Amino acid sequence: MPDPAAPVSNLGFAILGLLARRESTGYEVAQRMRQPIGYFWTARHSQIYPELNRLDAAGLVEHEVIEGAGPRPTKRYRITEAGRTALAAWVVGDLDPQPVRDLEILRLWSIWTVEPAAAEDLVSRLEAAHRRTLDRYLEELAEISDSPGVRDPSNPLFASRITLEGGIRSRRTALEWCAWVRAELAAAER
Amino acid sequence: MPDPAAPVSNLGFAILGLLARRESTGYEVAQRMRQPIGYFWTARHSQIYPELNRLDAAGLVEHEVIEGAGPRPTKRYRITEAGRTALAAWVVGDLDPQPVRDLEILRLWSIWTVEPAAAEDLVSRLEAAHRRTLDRYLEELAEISDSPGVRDPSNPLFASRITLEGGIRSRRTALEWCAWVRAELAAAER
DNA sequence: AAATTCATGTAAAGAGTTACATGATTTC
DNA sequence: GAAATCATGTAACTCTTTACATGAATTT
Repeated sequence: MPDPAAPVSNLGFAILGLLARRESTGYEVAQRMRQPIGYFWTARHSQIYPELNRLDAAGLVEHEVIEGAGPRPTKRYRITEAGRTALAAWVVGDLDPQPVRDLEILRLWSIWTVEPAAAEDLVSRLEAAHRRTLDRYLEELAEISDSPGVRDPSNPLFASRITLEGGIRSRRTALEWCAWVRAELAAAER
Repeated sequence: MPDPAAPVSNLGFAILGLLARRESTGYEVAQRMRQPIGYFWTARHSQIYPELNRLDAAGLVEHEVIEGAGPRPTKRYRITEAGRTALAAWVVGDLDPQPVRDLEILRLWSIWTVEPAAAEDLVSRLEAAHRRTLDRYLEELAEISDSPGVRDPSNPLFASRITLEGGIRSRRTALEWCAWVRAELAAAER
């Protein structure tokens, strides 16, 4: 008995977005929650399996049992028409500004409590991590940018491209900012 | 009986960072968790009061009861030497790359499911919200940028300045990216 | 034969939000 | 006199992570 009145969580819409692109087993959803959707949303399998059951109960996804490994039956999930409708409505719905929750900046906000040399070292380490992430984004973008459809707004690859571009721009900005902070720290040393 | 072995949460370090700058009542900590620390970390009073009690039990803060309004005694909290040491150690400690959790980008990842016109409208709304946030950051930076100490890495205002600068750069990048996305959507319409 | 991957679940605990609760002081 | 602010707490719920649990199929 589907319950269309039950509210869908952000995680639910993340999963609907995945299944709208391609049907998957719960296990595959968990894998796909790393690349590329993991660049802006993550979830573990322990959160995904119950959420799939809720989406199923709400009639937003459906499943068929297929043969596969494991002690329990393997299920392949597919988004329903109701699921597509709910996803599209959520995408264009109201969204109030999200509070930022950034552990790196929280640390740097207390950087005045440590020696400038230790501070510079910290910023260098953050910088290196941002550079690695940027490289991954660039590779991912290169992989899709020649595919047909990347410039068609109704193609999922279009959305993959613009979100990756956003990640690339924000990491480049973070790198520039890190270099600037190091320079500010160094300027004060003399 | 302080328990220095108890691990301190991220919220705990956020509060220690606040109290390292200036002693405060729990109520004031809750107020200060909006501006400017609220730009990268937030918490409600219902989370702050219990955390202050934990920090107190761990010996990282201490309090004195003062006269004030309200049915319960008003407490003024101050960071201890142990608290300062713990904060500084946390600032320069290991930090693995933080997973991004961005609801806006999650939405845009499914933007291919809606009409381009609706997509453009969504991006315009996000853009306007980023612009408002940018303006707040710029005001906040202007307020502190003439203060003595903003260029001294051991002064809390130095940390306020570099974190605000980071917020400004990231919002400017977000605005440019929004304009770029709108152009990409418009280019496909013709 | 051992290790890894496929595959799905539950339990417990921590983090965070919303709602409930109380009452004094200050401002309009 | 009413409303807002000061001030501290608890309860219930949601979201997220970590850990426990099982076992077949595939790879080394």
